[in-house]
Amino acid sequence: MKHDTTDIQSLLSKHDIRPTQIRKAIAGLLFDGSDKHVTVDDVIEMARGQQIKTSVASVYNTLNQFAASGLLRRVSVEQGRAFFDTNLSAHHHFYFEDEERLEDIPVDAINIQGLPKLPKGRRIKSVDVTIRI
Amino acid sequence: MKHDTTDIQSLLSKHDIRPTQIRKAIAGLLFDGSDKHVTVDDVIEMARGQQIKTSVASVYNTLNQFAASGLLRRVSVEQGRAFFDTNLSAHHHFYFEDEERLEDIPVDAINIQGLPKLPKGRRIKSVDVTIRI
DNA sequence: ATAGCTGCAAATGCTTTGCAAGGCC
DNA sequence: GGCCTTGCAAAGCATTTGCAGCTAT
Repeated sequence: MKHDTTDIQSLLSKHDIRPTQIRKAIAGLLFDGSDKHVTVDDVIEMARGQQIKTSVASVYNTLNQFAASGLLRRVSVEQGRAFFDTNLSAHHHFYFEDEERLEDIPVDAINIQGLPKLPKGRRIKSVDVTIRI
Repeated sequence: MKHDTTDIQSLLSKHDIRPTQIRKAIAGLLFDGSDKHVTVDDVIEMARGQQIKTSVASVYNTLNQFAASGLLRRVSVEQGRAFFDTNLSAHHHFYFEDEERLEDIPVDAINIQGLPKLPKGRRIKSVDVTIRI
């Protein structure tokens, strides 16, 4: 599914994010219907390619807020740079170490059974499976 | 099992690591028989507590080499700092987000079935399951 | 109007590197 | 002796922060 300008606007509003120029522009780059795993540098490059003028700090601000609002998922596979995943449904990842690249694994491709019992008073925030290849 | 001084020395030799003072000292801190998840700062603090005089750079050098030689496993659960795991056998992790702390999950506590087929010409380097709580 | 956002530059935090002095075989 | 290691300080990255000016409602 592809988002048009109206969709982007309402997507942000729905998540209580003020639809400013930069946010709409970055959301437009990211939520085009295809699943992506982007770094901050990727977004800066994508923005440049589309003549979107912005700054490093604003890209960080925007991606961090999108992640905090549940519009993006932050993925930590290596120390150093962070990846942001536009696929919000449950799934897992291949990590291509030599290419420093992520690829989705459908959630039903792996069958996980019998999660261990949690420490007292804890609840699961996420279950991340990363297959390094 | 607890390593004595002789064990430490032969552990390093066995992995083709020259048993220098610093390396023996850090290995002694880490390989005492109990599984640990340490950051560089943890090791620096542990060393200070044992009157081991060293430097930040040497701790990095040492931990990096131990990891490269298969004496430690590097774990990436958050961008920024790296964790080094002394437990080399297959297992998974709880990550306590508020405490920034790892805890082992025995490998047989989780049953993973039906790994997806790999991209051509790839082999699995590791399967990491992290349960964030 | 005013609370919030943007972007620049400076600051931070973790990690690596350059290099002179010292240790290991 | 010669190569490797150590440790200091400086450099390197990714990310965050301070703040003055601008935007959205």
